[in-house]
Amino acid sequence: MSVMRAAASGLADQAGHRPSAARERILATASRLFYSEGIHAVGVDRVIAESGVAKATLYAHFTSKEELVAAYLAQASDEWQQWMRTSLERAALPPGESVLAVFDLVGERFQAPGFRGCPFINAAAEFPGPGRVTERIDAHRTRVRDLFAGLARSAGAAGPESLADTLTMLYDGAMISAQLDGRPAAAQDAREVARGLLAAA
Amino acid sequence: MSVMRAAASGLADQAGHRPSAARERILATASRLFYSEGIHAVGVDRVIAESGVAKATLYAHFTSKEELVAAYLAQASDEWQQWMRTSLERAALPPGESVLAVFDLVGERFQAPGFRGCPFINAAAEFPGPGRVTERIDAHRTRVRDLFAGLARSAGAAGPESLADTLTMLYDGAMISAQLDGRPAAAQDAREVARGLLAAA
DNA sequence: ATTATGACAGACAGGTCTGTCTACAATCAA
DNA sequence: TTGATTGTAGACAGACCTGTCTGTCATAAT
Repeated sequence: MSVMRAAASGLADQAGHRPSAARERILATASRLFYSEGIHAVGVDRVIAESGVAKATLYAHFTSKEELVAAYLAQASDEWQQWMRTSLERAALPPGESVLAVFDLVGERFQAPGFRGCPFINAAAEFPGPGRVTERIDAHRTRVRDLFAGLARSAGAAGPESLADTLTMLYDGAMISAQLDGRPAAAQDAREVARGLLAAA
Repeated sequence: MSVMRAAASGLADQAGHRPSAARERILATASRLFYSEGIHAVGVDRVIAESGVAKATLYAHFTSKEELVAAYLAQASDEWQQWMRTSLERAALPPGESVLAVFDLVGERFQAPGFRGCPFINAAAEFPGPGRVTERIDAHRTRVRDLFAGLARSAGAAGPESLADTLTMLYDGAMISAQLDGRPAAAQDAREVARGLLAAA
């Protein structure tokens, strides 16, 4: 059975889906559209059309639109974590500097064309209730906070847990300012405030 | 003509609409639904039904749904400004304390039942492009920033303009944390950071 | 008394939404 | 060859979307 082969050879992704060109095209198209135009504003017909896939194929891979949205967020979170970790590792900075480097890294993204804020904050605005989407948002929030907590701990800061909350808050605030005010420099502002907090801790 | 009378007697609102029970019911219902469930998730039929109004009446007062959304945001911004100003005036604090009081005030809102973040941040997530909605968002952002800039200037802080940007960023970050992490204490965290910034300036 | 206004109820059009279904083609393994 | 898998194409259902329209009624100014 090919599923077993795929799993045995490590080709399945973490959710157990084996790689499929159609699935990846759907997810890539959905990610682009959901992020740039909003989720409720984009119908599945649009995703179908722009990914060149049959409707039945989409519903074979994702049981509902909400599931597709959850997959979009899961992928975005994975990519964020991958990018953050490898970037920080490659820089090989002392722990205190790594905290600040996070703000430099997101600052670059603020200037990228098509930047429209945080996918998770945006999704939260559209999906109030509990559900798959909210689960993915919560999971990502935990990842961000854990990243800061780990870096703060490595830096030997006093009260790394509470500091992580504050750093996450700065991170969010910078994102909002970059998105709503078109002010990518918010990343540097946040970085400066973070520097002060680290020095005090 | 009654419109002239209404205008002459000062009964017209700032957009030139004269007070109308139906209009107010529509706007109140739309505000409640848009804020709590998201904008694209609520159709005009729903607003009609729950405000007990005829569809023709809604479209007599608002040319389109987008216009209704813009009116919702305009009203939310007006109420925010009114509430902020009167609260700060009533407290009659020294300027430096007033800046911090802003965070105390929003902190109270974070705990209010039904709190679901900032209406403007949420709306921005759903309305990417330029348009009436984005205009109202920008206008409100300016109000928030101007409030901080004015208070910072009164407090005699160095670089009140740049400080206003940073304070707005903290304000946004606290709102996001309260909404997404269910952490109303973010207001106090932001307040503490703001206190440090003011002391340094 | 007449006219104007505002609001009511609700049908209607034309489109889009999500999700299901049937039928057919291509690939590949047994 | 045969059968399983995966994908494509597109019709279809039923609900909901925004926005328009007709017609009725109550109120109130002229």
